[in-house]
This record gives sequence, structure tokens and C-alpha cells, in this order.
Amino acid sequence: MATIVDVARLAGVSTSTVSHVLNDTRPVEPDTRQRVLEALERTAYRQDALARALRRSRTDSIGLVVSDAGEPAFADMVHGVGQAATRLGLTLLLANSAEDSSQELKAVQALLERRVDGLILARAAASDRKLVDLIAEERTPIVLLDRVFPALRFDQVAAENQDPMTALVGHMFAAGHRRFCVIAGDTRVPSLAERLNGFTLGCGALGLNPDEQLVLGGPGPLPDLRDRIDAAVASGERASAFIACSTVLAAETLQAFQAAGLRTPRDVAFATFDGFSHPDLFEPRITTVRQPAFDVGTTAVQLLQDRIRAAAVPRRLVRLQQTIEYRESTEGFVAAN
Amino acid sequence: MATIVDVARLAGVSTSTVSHVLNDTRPVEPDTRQRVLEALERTAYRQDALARALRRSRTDSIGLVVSDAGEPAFADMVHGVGQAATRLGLTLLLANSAEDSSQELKAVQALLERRVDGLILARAAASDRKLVDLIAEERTPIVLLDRVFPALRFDQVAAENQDPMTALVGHMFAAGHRRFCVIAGDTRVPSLAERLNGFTLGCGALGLNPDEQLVLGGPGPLPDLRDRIDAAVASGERASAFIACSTVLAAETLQAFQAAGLRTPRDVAFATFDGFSHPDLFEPRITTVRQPAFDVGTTAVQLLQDRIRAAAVPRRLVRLQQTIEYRESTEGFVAAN
DNA sequence: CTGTTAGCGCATTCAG
DNA sequence: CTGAATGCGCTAACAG
Repeated sequence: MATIVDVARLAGVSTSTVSHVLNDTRPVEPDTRQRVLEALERTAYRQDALARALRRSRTDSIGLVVSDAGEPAFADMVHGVGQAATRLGLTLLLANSAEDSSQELKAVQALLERRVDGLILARAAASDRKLVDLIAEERTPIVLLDRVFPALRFDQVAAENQDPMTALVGHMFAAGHRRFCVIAGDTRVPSLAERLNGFTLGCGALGLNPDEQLVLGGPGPLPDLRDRIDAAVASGERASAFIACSTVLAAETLQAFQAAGLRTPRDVAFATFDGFSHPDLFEPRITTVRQPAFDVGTTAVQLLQDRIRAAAVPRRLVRLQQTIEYRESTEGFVAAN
Repeated sequence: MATIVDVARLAGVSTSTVSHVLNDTRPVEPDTRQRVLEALERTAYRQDALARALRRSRTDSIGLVVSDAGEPAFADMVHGVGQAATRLGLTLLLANSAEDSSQELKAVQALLERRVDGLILARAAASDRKLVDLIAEERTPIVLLDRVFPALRFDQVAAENQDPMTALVGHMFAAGHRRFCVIAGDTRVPSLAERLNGFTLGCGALGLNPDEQLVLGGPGPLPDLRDRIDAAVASGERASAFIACSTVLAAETLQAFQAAGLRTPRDVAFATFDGFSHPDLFEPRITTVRQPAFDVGTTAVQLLQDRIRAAAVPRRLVRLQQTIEYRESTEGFVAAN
């Protein structure tokens, strides 16, 4: 590859002049500029972003590490981050931790070694203690995505989780439901904990006996989750309404329904967070609390960019509103009271 | 940040020794090594991948540019590429061209400037002529993903598209269908052209009159696609079987069915390529030609890695088999002959 | 308006 | 077994 030296020699100027026409960073006499331009052309010169970054100590790149690219909500966030980055002329370095704390730590270190200008991080359910220490001391700007820890000093973005859940419970209560089963998953994940919290609050406000509500999940992975759901579905005291707190949990629940020969909404009411694609094309049509995942992604980039350009701006925690898409799966129940 | 110089000073050795213990690239006396290790620890040294790459002229990173991260098949491929890259210790730089030729060109240039060791490229439907020239002359290894151009000299990976379509037509023919509508989309995309080709071949082999088959699509974007589908659906001479060649085309088609009050398979048979997630959880259950998208991604990385390590290996074009998942949407038709 | 030069942080050759 | 010195390709003082 041709370097700036080759170009300078061919144009009969100094490397500094070449650099300055490349970056338009100081005035250059029209005809010398012209000569440089031609030399650039003739040598098929391509800038070396590495050398440039080393010298300027800025890479114009940002890193993104997500805990689970499999979930559709994350896929949309990644998409949003990518688009926003492109729009700002930033290259995106992507790493997937697959919910694994050691992979996550390695990924963050790798991105930091590559001197990304900033980092967007959706922490795994259980981060390595080292990771927490590492990012706490890190000078590179960091934005937390989706999995929000208000106690930490970072800029953060996530959907509003608690209130929509409360509203959802209210909606189903109004339809006559009194016994709920909530498939909560691993509540070490903040978004899931917030959703469960909204559930509890909602029940309390409605005067429901919390003990009668079935909660599947807690602070840790639930290896026999599917069995637990099956049991809840088969129970003689079965809840009339089921709420899944994420797409994967929803899929498990629907499978359990199917295995038990239950249909929605005929036999049970059902609603989920995040949900599936094309929800109106298929049956059952499921009431879904939908987060603006793409926008969560673009917002993360925005926060990061602001932080990169002005370290002094106050820390921000942005919550984006979710939308409840009401569909048939929560309709048609008649209270048995 | 501490540099190698700081570490060397603290350990009382030369920078070269530090470098050698870091990379384990020449023998070092046990106790000097120990001193270096301690100094590394005390300074919280972090290697600078930029400087390292500049010096070694290798970045240990690969670039991926996809034409449409929205399609679920691409999302899976990205996932596969990411996982394979991680496994090989490569960082992934991701860019999305959004099917736009100028964005695509810019993305490729940006990645090349960052001196990726290799590039995986799912070309947009209509690439800029400049892009074609650029990659043709490029020395950086390149692998073509999903959108395959056998005439080009690159390593390439894609699913087998033609045969499964032929088989699918045969399956539906056996069920009694004689009039097909194929929603083919933009046939400048090789995978779509191959699928359409398989359709034509399949019809020919079955003695079907090609003129009676309705083909929606061709070499270019079809802006009024949905209108055309609606017309095909409303036609008095409506086909009894519809085949969509991609997920987005399938979604359009299902919407058209819905708008016309048609149900699958009661009123029309339907099948699609790529398809939707959780196909057995929802109705209609759609016969789907499913490609191993994740594996397509990992294979691309494998080919690229081989090429990076040995430029002389012969060029390879890998086709991965698709699976036809037969479901209700193509059952239950009784020939009207 | 332009050229000379000193590093950015590291790997690596060459001496010792 | 170790150190000194060079340069990867570029930007940005500084000097003219």
C-alpha cells in the first residue's frame, strides 16, 4: 500500500502538506493541493486508520458488548446502535458475551485494548467481580444498556419496566383475573427484577393476596424452569392468567400450553414482554409489552457521544416508554366469582 | 495509561524484555520475568492493540458488512460470525449497508482503512460499480456471504437454494397444486434468483405450463409489490399455492391473505424460505425452507481464516444444505381436476 | 503558504 | 540471556 510518504514524493511536497490536504486542516495553495490530489489518485492512497488513531489517540470507534444477541430485543438494539454509529461516522466493534461472565470480561478488555472511544455494555446476569472493578475505574466513557444499575455512576438507557407491568396486571384484573402466574426468570437481570417488582406492586394496589400469585423465577438461573411451568399449567389450582417477562420465557410458556393442550385465550389468558415478530400475522395474537429496542440502541450511542465530547455533562439515566399492545390473548375471560 | 516504557523502568529492564515476556517470544530468566510480571501488575498495564497492530501489520480483527441486518436469517449469520470470530480471538467490526450501495461502499472502505485482516461481505442487491472494482483489486482476503457470485474469484458461502425450491414445488405438486404464485422479490439478489430458478426448473420437470405460473418479482425493486400480491390474491384465476422467497416477502403475503380474508391452508397453500422464529408455536404453521444461517456465518469465518493464513489455498464455494420443514400450510389440498 | 521533525506505543533486528 | 535502536504510518508543533 502507498503511504503518505509515497504521495508526498510523487507530488513533490512534504508529508505534512499531504496530511493537511487530506484532513483539510490548514490552507493549501490551490495548485499544490491539485498536485497532491492527483498523487493521491495515482497512488491509490488509502489512509491508515491505525497509525492515525495512534497519533491522535482517538479511534473513531465504539464497542458494544451484549449479553445475548439471540433475544430479538437485543438484535434490535444492536441494529439501532449500528445505525446511530454509522450516522456519526463511528465504526462499531461488536462482541457477544452469551451471558457468560468470563467471556464478557474478555470482550470488554479486548475492546478497551483496541482503544475504542467509548463502550456500550449490556451486562450479563452475573458479571465477574473483576469486570465491575474494571469498569468502575475505567476512564473510557461507558454507557450501560438495557440492564441498568442506578447505583453505578454510568450513563444508562433502558425501557421503563415497572409501570407497564403494573398497568398490564391492572388490565387483566379488570378482565376478571384474580390468580396470576408470572414467569419472571433470573431476577439478577435488572429488567426482569423491575418487571417482577411492577407485578408485586400491581397486585398490592389491587388488593390481591400476593401469596396466591405464583412467581416462577428468582435471583439465579432456574434450570428446571420448563418443569415448573408445566407444573403450574397442570395444577388443579391453575392461575387464569400467565405473564412472561421476556421472549424466551414466553416461548417456554407457550410450549407448555401446547403440551398441555391449552389454548389462549380460550383456556388461559397470556401476555408477554418483548414478544415476537409480526404479532398480528399469527395466532394466538398475544398482548405484548413492547419496548422501543431500536431507539434504546440509538439513545445509547447518543449518550455515549455526548460523554465522549464533554466528559463534564451530568450523568443521565434515560428510561424509554414501552407500549402495551393489547391483543386477543388477554380478552374474553369471564370472572368466575 | 501505563506504557511498556513505564513497566520497563519500574522493573529495571529494557522495553524489549517486557515485550518478550508479554508475548512469550524469547526465553527470559525466571526472576527477571518475575520482576516484569510484578511491574505489569503494579502499573495496571494494558497492551495497546493499535500500536501493536501498526508494528506487526496485523490487527487480529475481521470486518463484516451485511446488506440487511433486519432479516432474521442475516441476524443469525451475524451471530454465527461473531461467535466464530470470538473463538478465534478475532474482534469483529460490524457494518450494515441497509441495501444501500453508497453506504456499502463507504463501509467497506472504512473497514479496509482500519486494516482488518479479512472481510466478510453480503453484497447489496445492486452494488456500486466502484465497490466491485475495489474488492476485485483488494489484497485483503474477502469472503462473500449468502449472496454468491460464482464468476468472482472469492471464497464464498451460501445455502443451496435451487434444489430445495424444486423439491418444494414437487411436494406441492404431489399434493395436487397446478397453479402457483411465487413471490420472488428482487432477482438481482443471487439467492432470490436461484430460488426463482429452482421454481422454473421444478415446473418444467413437472410439465407445468410456465406461463400459467405467476411470478412476482424480477431484476429490480418492485415498489408496488404489495399491490401485486393483493391482485394475485384477489384474482378470479387465483393460484392455489403461494411460495414466498424470503421472510419479508412472506410477511407481505400473509398480510395480503389476511386482508382478503383468506386462511392457510383452508383457502390457499403457502410455503416460504427463511421464515419466522418459533414456527411451531403459532398458526398458521408454515412449511418453511430453513437455511442453517448460523452455520453459514461460522463457515464464512472459517474460510476467511484459512485464506488469511494461507493465501495459496484454492478458492472455495461452499453450499450448505437447507432443510424443508413440512407443516400444515401445505397440507390438505384436494386437486380440483 | 510550506517543510522539518518529533513522537504515538509497540515488536523486532542486531549487538553484546 | 538482555539491551539499544529503528521504524510501522501518521499528525501536529515548530520554524521558516
